[in-house]
Amino acid sequence: MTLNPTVTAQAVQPPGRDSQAGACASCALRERSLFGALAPATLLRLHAEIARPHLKTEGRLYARGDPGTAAYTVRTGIVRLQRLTPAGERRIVRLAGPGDLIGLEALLGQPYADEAVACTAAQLCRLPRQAVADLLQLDAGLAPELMRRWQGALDQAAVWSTDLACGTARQRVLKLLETLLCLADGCDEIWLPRREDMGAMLGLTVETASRVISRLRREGVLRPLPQRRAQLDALALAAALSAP
Amino acid sequence: MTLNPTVTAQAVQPPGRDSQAGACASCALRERSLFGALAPATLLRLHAEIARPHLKTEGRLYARGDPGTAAYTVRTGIVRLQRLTPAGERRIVRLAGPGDLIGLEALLGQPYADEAVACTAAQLCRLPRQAVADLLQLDAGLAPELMRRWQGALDQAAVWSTDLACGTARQRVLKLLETLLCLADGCDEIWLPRREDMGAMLGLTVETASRVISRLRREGVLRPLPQRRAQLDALALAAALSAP
DNA sequence: CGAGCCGTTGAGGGGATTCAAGCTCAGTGG
DNA sequence: CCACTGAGCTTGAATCCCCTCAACGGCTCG
Repeated sequence: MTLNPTVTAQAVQPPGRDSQAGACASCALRERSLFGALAPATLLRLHAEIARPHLKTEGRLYARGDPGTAAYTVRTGIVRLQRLTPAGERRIVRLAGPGDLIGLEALLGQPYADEAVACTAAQLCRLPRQAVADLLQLDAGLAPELMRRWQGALDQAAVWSTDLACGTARQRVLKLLETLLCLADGCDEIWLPRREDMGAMLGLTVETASRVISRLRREGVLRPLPQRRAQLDALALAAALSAP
Repeated sequence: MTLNPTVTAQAVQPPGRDSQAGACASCALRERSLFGALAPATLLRLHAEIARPHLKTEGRLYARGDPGTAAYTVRTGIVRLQRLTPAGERRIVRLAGPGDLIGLEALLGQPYADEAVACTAAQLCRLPRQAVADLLQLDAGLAPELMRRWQGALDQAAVWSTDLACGTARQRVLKLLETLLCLADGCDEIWLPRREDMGAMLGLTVETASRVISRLRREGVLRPLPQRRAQLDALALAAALSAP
């Protein structure tokens, strides 16, 4: 089974106008970003090397096994990391939202461990391996920050397996909605995955995911909107989560 | 629910005779260990600071939330990392065997994210946060090696969730046995977890784990031995894994 | 010897899967 | 314009796997 076969080529674009316009120093994400702690001078130097590719919905950033040339910071949108189970089924291992760093293994010269695909339209920062290696020499503060990112991903993986892989289908879907609400900063409108994607995240079948979502819709927890979006009733969600 | 409530105090022992006798340079694990790439001189310096605590079966190394004072290398035995699900159930997130590094978050000054408990008797190397920090200044080769460890743990977490969290109870148990066979280097004798631990690893109940193991015993895949050990028929295991 | 833990096995019920059919909706081309 | 198509979502019915509840035996240990 091949996944998103032909999108890779157009996915990564050369740095455009906007990458010149806004420096990393003024990036809205700077506080949450990898380089938030760097000195302004090094930031400027870095900025020249950073491309800011865009991804369309379902566009693939890289495939598992691709030579790892760069890590990426997600600036906007949601990117999923997925791989195949031994049985040949797709399994989504992680969701990355704004501020998250993906493809860290590339910084070690390793091939990508997962396939990265955009769930929504997404804007990224591309951090070439060599540029990061150079920065590591210049600024001693970067290495610990990088390690913190690794630890964060590790911790998120543990939470994923304790929260989203346990309990009934209803509980898992509710937990997922909670997660998606965190990824959609601000309002109560979230990205609502395709049922098949929900299944791949939660270890459920398409039909089960559909049944649960339909029931939540009837209960008023959820209101599907066009374009794979949905409006969440945060209170009803919390109530459903606390109820057995 | 409290887990292994009172074992912590005796778990970590001061460096004993054997920590003086064998230097890190002659450690059997050196190739696989964190410091394998270090220069002999730095190794000597490091060695003075490293304690080598022992853990008895079911002895706790640290609890979730404890201030992270040191990371640990597992020299012998198997250590499990577990945490509680939101529903209050225990979930085993990872197994660490010889050569594995656990408690990495301590190196960042963070509290431990999981509870670490010995599945079998275990020997460890204790790597104090400060000692590692000092070494990071001295040897530039250590930082990437450390990052590789983080990446390895992350990758293992992904494999765990794709391999051990999918499929029928039988398939999951078989995958677990395969994993345990890798952790028991050499012979065909493995550590066979308590049924409740199997459940906590695979997301199954005690009874289901027991039923599956009993059937595998009747089929000749497995032969339980005293002291929570078992003899595996590697061929039969492989056959059972490849069969649907 | 009783208490407690662990493993095993059985019976019953429930939740998820499987198989199947029908639905909406967007895109296509006659 | 509209049938045609295919992808995705929904729903139903039957099945199956796992969970729950329960009972029992082996074993260690106080």
